[in-house]
Amino acid sequence: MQNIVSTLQKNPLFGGMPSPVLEGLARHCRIREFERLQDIFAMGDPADSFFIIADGWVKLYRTSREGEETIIHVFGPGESFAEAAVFSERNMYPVNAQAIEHALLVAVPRAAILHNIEEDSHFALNMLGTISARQRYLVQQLEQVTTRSAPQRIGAFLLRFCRMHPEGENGAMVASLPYNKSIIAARLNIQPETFSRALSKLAQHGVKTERQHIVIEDAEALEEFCDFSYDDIPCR
Amino acid sequence: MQNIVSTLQKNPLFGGMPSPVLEGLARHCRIREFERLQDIFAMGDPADSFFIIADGWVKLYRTSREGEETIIHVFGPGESFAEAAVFSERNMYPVNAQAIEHALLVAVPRAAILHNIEEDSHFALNMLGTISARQRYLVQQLEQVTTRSAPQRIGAFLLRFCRMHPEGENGAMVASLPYNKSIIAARLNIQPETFSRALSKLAQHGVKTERQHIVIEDAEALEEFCDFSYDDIPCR
DNA sequence: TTTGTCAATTGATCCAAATCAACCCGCAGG
DNA sequence: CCTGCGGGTTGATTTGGATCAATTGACAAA
Repeated sequence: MQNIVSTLQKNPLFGGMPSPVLEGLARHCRIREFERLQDIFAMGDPADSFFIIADGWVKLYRTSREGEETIIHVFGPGESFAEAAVFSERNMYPVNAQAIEHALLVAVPRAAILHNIEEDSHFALNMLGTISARQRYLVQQLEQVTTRSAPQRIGAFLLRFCRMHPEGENGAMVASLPYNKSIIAARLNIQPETFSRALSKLAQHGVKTERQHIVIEDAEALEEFCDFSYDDIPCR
Repeated sequence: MQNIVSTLQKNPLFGGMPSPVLEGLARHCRIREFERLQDIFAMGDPADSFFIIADGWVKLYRTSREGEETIIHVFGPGESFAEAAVFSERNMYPVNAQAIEHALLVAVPRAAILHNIEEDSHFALNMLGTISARQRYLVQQLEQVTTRSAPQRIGAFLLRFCRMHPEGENGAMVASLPYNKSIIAARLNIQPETFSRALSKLAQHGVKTERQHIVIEDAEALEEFCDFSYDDIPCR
């Protein structure tokens, strides 16, 4: 129970809310646990909750008629997903969700949200802001998929990832990837083979990778190469 | 003034609102007129309003450092755009907007919206629903860009366009394009040359085009070819 | 240690679309 | 009438990334 409150608090949606409100909200939430590769929901399922990640990693994806999989996004600890589904008139999830590593989620039911929105307009504004941020992220993704090369997109991804999950010593940026490279590849709409080759190319731009560990020796140079702008916004 | 109210009414955001509320809102709106190719706002401009299109056509786009242009979306009569910008903490437009044909817009200032959200939770929900719908559209775009071929994407676009702007005689679907083909091409992230070639291919699937006029002889067959699903959602 | 499995790499080939280039057509202005 | 121009089409060539195929490496179970 206290866990739920602290998870909610870590999410920007509920960041500024007073404790009593959060506790009220938490009473309506459920904790749900998923194994690696376990489905969380499927496209078309009735959507009565959205989720906040207490721990673990989750992918949203779609499959085309021929069975090809497009990864929309990968979410990590502290992030929320599928809020949008809760507000659609259709009340269905428009994508699939699966745990890519063992995951601990807090499910926030629609009813609780609706109640809060009615009570507190500040809450509604927060919600709108968060969803808008995600929308900007999607717009940017769309732009990058078409205008940037594979190595550039990977570079931009690594820069963003290092910013969000820093393991900074000093000077060089360092991070370790919590999931498979093939997941990253899919998330960037790149084939694993191309991904591998692109990584080697990036070595010339000061990106060293060893197993799960990545080191960016010269962030400036990489930003230059990737056409990475500071207003490239992480999703949240 | 009465014009503003009727424009607001045509937009799903304000569809169900009682007249007095709409009139109150309208008092804070301004009508703005733009010539063909005139800029509406640029990326980074302070965002204090979003827009509803009374008449005309508008494109949202981004430019990369090298000057390449990605069209995010093209909006037509009755549609609203840039709502999300109003809620970002940055208060800046994250994209550029330009009138691609003479356009008449209603500018809805942030303050008016905030006021309404505080007053009426139903309004907030509407807003959340609309933004969510647009988000689903973006997700779908992202999917299509990577998994579908150029002819398939064009076919899907035409089907959607005919649905939204029907000039239906009977049987065959008919529509006329209110703007350049190169705009459509850019919107689908396709080069004009490729677009042209793809259109000829579509002729084999029952799509005849002559100048600005398009005729879809067999919608079913085209849907099949495009992998077009009924829940492919127009943006609104 | 051996074996099986899965992720990652490397090589060879193929293809859709981009690019470069030329040309056509409808149309407005002189 | 010619001229210029922008939008559109068609042709030839290039290319980035996908695809197919084989190999390596890491790790866990037997």
